[in-house]
Amino acid sequence: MNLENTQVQMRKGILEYCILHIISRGEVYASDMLDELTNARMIVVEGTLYPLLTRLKNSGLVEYKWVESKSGPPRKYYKLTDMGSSFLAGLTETWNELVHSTASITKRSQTPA
Amino acid sequence: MNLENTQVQMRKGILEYCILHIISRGEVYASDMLDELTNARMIVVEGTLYPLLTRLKNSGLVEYKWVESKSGPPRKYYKLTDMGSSFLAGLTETWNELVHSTASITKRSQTPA
DNA sequence: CCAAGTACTTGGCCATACATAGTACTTCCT
DNA sequence: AGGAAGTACTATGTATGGCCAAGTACTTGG
Repeated sequence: MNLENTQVQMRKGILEYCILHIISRGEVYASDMLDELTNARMIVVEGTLYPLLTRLKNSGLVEYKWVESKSGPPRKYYKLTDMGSSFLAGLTETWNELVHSTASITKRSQTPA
Repeated sequence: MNLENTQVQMRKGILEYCILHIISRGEVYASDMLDELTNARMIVVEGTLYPLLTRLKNSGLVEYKWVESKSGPPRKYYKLTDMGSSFLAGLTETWNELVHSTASITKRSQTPA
């Protein structure tokens, strides 16, 4: 039980939410997502992202099409399905509630009334 | 892959943060914590809380003393150790960063500049 | 003496994040 | 043409934590 590990645990589930959000803004492929996540200081590695995308695809939340690249192998460009959109809406609500609940606990003063 | 499950995954690690926060405000026992978490709409069940408290204790982040009760068996009253306090400080930073990172992804408009 | 309530414990299940290694395709350099 | 380097994706195994469900132990009241 150390800080680093807890950081990892805190990320669980949130990543899925962030990925869906990124995909919801337009068609992207894996490296695009990695860049954006890194920019937001949400560190993710390939070994986490690719399996997650596969899960999202198998669940019918996202779909992709192959697009040839001028530099390297073809890429999978992802976009949300209708199901993915409503799932994202549900996740957004869940996340907001969670943040709110956490705030209501952590913001309370040392000696509650 | 359903909403309920993702909700569970999102909770990971966050619970630990909330529990430590509650304990940091004064000596409490398990049912006190359950009440407070429930009030904050952070639903938790016994089977989650007790093992977590055991982990925190084994890691030296919290300690407890037995206190007899007038109605039922004795209770374990928990409080933070020094190590627990600094761990909580670290967790607070981690959580704030995570919320910030998530916000910077989700708040971005549909068509970034 | 047994039933009910309270407090805590334990074992097994599941899903995710990560490390690591591997495959396949393209381009560049010699 | 052939090999190295780079890019994109895949596969496998490990660890952790939340949850369900069943169980133990102590106290009080009929």
